[in-house]
Amino acid sequence: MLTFERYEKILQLLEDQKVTKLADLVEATGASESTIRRDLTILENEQKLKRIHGGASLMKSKVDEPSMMEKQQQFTEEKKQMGKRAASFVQDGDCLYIDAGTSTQAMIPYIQAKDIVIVTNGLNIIQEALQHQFRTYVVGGYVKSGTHAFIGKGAVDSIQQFRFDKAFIGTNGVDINFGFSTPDPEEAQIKQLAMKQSTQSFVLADPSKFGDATFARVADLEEAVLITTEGDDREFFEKLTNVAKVEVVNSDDLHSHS
Amino acid sequence: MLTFERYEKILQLLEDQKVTKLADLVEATGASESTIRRDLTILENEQKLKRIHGGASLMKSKVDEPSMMEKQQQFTEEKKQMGKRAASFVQDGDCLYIDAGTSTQAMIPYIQAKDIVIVTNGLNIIQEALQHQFRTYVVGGYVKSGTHAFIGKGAVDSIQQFRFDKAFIGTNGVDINFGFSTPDPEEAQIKQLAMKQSTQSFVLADPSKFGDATFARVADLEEAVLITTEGDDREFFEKLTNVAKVEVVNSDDLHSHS
DNA sequence: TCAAAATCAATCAAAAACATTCAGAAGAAG
DNA sequence: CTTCTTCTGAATGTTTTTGATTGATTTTGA
Repeated sequence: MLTFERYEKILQLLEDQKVTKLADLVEATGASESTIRRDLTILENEQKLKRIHGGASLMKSKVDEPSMMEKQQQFTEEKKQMGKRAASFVQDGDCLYIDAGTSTQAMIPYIQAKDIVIVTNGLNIIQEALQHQFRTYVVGGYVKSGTHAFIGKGAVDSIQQFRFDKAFIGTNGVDINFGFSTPDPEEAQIKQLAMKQSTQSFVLADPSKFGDATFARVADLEEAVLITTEGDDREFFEKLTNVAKVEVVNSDDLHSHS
Repeated sequence: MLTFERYEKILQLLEDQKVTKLADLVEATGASESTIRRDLTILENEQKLKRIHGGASLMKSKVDEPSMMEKQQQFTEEKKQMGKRAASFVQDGDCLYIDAGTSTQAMIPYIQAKDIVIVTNGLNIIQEALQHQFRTYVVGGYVKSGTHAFIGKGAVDSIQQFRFDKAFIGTNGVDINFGFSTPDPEEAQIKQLAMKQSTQSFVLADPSKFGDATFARVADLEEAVLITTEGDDREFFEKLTNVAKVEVVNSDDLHSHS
């Protein structure tokens, strides 16, 4: 039986039963226990199923949310990998601030840690967090059209009520001198404050943002860990790694499956 | 039997019976007493149930709260008409509080007034308001799974920063003596506060809510204008109109389609 | 109020499930 | 045909889950 056929069979059995024991899968496919385990790990990484002790279950999102959200926005592979890396920093019991935006949204499905709390100012983050059944708090404020971020006095007041272990921030510009920046000063203010309230900060930015200095500065490069991918401009990237703490999603990760 | 399946079974038994003895769960699952105890502590941590001496009971809030998804379907004609009526009270320049829930959501497409501001604690309301390009503010707070309403201290703090011209509130129970009520005390608190901060209040409730007194009281019948449809129970309806200010969507409206 | 009965939390050893490693098999590339 | 890579299954030691036992706590009923 081909590897790919096995994947199909596993997923099909799951569709039918919602939960499946490892032993059942071994019997159904004729493969060994080790192989099935490997398959499950891979399929879980691709968000096709959720592993549970003793077997696997359908993704929660598929159980109670019929695929609407799913195709609403497909993340690029790049974003997924950045998200996965970001999620790997989350530990059990953490209180997280997750900034509005799609980059940050992409990390949520990959968060494995238990007992975490998410605070956010993003409509999309709320939805994603709900789908994955995280304990979620939202800051108040004006709902900005376009980005659907909550900003303004209400947001500021809310964030000041919290302290975070880790803040995950999106950005529009990464410049060696000007640091992280974003076009809207109001949004910049929120990001700044969230980082200030957080013990540790992470900025997610793909290489298309490199070298851009947009209107409102958010923070210096030293103030956060930058999660990104390598990109084309090796020269800029060199300079970057000298100044900022950079977490690179390397090409191996990028080209592995899916 | 898999751990996950056991959880499902426990929750399902609870759905059926509202309270369950430990011994029953042991028998139903075939697991040991210790294991069931452990399961219960875990499920309680996840807010799925409440432990009681000798067993477990449903969370109060879940007692009769239909999940968001079930309600989410297309608006009924009834709801649309109630929404249209509610919207007719909105005037140019109003500051509105619009409560979480589908009844209130249904009014948004019908709002004609210009320069209005919407404040809400409902995820669905934000989305609908954005679609119709209204100036929207959101209160902070804990995101309640199920209804997707924002509640708790954050929400209270936020609402206290505002004054509204009109508040539109949803409810689960309309009882002659007990007034308006809803199953979750935390949600009731928010509704109460919003009404207090508002010059005028409207409650939207279809006749299926008539005669129900759920766990937490929101307000007396006199404190708001009730927007509803006639329904079957003429007798109850008579009594209602004696006590409350009622706006009835009459049958003509109902049958003249949107 | 008190003591017996029931229920509970905490602990521990056995069992089940797990990740990891390694050597061999199957395929692909040269 | 050989070499290299990828995939597989068995063996290893580790982690998680489980059920029994203990003593503490709560409820019951007199």
